[in-house]
Amino acid sequence: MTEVQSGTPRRRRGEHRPTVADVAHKAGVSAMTVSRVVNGDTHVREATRIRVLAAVAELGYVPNQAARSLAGGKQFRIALLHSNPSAAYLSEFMVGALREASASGAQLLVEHCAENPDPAAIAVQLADHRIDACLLPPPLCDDARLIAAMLEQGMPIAQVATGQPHPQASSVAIDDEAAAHAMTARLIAKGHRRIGFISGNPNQTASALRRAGFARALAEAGIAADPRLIANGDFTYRSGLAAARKLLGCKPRPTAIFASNDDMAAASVAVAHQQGLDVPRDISICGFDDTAMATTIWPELTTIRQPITEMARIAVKALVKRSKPGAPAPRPMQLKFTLVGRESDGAVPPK
Amino acid sequence: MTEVQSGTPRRRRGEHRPTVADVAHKAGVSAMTVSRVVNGDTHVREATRIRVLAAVAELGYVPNQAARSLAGGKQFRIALLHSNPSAAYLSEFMVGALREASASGAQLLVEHCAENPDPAAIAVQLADHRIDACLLPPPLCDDARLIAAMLEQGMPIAQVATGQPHPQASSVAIDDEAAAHAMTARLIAKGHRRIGFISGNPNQTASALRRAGFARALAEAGIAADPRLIANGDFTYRSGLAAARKLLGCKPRPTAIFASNDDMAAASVAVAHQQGLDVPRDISICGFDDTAMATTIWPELTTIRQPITEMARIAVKALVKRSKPGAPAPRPMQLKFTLVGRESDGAVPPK
DNA sequence: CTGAAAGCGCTTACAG
DNA sequence: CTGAAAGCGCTTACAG
Repeated sequence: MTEVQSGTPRRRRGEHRPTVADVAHKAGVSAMTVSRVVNGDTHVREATRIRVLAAVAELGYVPNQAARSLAGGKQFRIALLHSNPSAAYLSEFMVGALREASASGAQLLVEHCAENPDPAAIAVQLADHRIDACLLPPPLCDDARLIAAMLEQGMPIAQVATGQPHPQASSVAIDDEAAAHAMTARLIAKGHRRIGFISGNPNQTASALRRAGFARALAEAGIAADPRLIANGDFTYRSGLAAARKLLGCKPRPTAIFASNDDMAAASVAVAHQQGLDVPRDISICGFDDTAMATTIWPELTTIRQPITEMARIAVKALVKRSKPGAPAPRPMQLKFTLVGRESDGAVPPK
Repeated sequence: MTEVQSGTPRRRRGEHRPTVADVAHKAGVSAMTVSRVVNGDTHVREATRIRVLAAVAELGYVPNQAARSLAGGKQFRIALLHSNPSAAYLSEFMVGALREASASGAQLLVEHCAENPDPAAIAVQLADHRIDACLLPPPLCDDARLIAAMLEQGMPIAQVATGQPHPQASSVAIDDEAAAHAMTARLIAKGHRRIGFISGNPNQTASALRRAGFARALAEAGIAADPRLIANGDFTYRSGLAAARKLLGCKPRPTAIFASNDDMAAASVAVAHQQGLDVPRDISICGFDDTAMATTIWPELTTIRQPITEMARIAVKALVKRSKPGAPAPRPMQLKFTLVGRESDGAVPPK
């Protein structure tokens, strides 16, 4: 047995793990009181709380989740419904969702579904799996038919990263408009005037918001909008390739491209390279999302980072909270984004 | 309430869910017998089993996992330890791990750790979180020091995708050597003789296996190994960029490049494009892993697919099984890979 | 602010 | 092959 340093007592696996009873005994209180302290109940005398906490630490007590949810009669099952698995996004999302689920004793089920799911089929699937609430990352967060059907059935849902929160759903998002505005303003501050924009999938509500932020920054800087500098994409790399080709074909050429996500920005970098352009010396290129793609390619992309893990965590928390009596009505929540400046953008090139 | 079609009875959330007692009553047996049937115990008369199963179906009974693990006294906690989060890999991995964990009533904890973790620190972390077993995806699956330390402590572990299974660990992998051999043979069959190879991170045991498979295929075809056609990479896109430049600088130029993973293959495509080469007309490029990168870029990559989700599922299953009395000794398991032919490779170009 | 009792839904010995 | 009883570790009313 390797000797390790820690304040927590070591014990071989298989040995008896401390229970509330052990803690109660050591602290000289009842099991109930231990439970109260552990669950953050406020109606406990401070001295008692301290004694219990000390016993918990000394014994290395960790609550048994199974007993907890059995006694609580909860056994809350949350489905993470996803289609179109942007694997990188999903992975960050799952880490956050799982963390909160395990902290609050809920069970997380990951269910894949069609890109354009049949609401009735989903309803069956959820009922068969005894799902109590649903987590909807993009693009499902924007599927109005699906959401209406679930809500009508009384299924609590949380939309993550939608631009259009449903009043009866919990939702967590960033301010996509403000983020796009910030990125565009950064480019303008670096001297760019001819900035190409690649829009995202029109079916996702965030797409319009990003475009609106771009347009507002331009307007605020007194730069006339040039429709030829807007290219339609759909968030795929392939659509980014076509859009970038269109943009780079304009005369005079734009000095910067702001793509609505990283995949399309990466495609723009590829097209620029094919045309013998150096990034960022000859042209600046920025993305959105800060997915793995942003740091995989070279140069690494300046982009907008959403706190995906945290957003998922909060969404799960909201769902769990709503399952308890006296829960407040669902409401939209907004988290801060970060503009991550890396190597793909720079000053406007001299004439 | 939307009307849905299904054999399972619908009920509003919050309503009483059927328990073993309900099933037992309906089937005219004891709760014990229901438990036996549900858990696949063989010592049950066939007629009884059928009756119980019918009751289960009719009531839409689903066992309560919390009660199950509480009664079973298990409450098995498995840590998925990961560093260097190749997000795409991790996401597929988590889906599989989570699926099996929830099916077998184990709890899955996702713990991030340093790229080159201090075994003692990890031991503390695991003990603090009351971890019963550990899941090690790459590159941690190849960290000999970490593995030795955990094993010494008596921690059951499962290595996924290692080229060098530890005799005391469970392990699940594909045959990396055979996969690389298959890919190389495919290229040879298409007429290629000058095939460049980009190796992976030398710290991962799979790297050497992939290279060995490449070499064997060459030897079997009677093609002399040319050391100038081997470039060292480390699995990053950036290293792929440098390796591809080196390879494409050879005279005569290789007609194909086989990179040890998709990121490096994607980098090779980028370099080829920069040099005005068409893929696959002028040069064939293949990857390994079938990550999101493979289908994101254009042309889509011909690559090797590992059943990552299934590998993770099996690894969890092995760990859970080993936690039960009378479990067999851990052993290495091997799953089938698939060669996925897409658009990045073709016939050797005419002279 | 604190506690004694009951019970959550299952499985594990122990019988027969 | 089948069942009655006890108990897993917690929390929830209900008291005081």
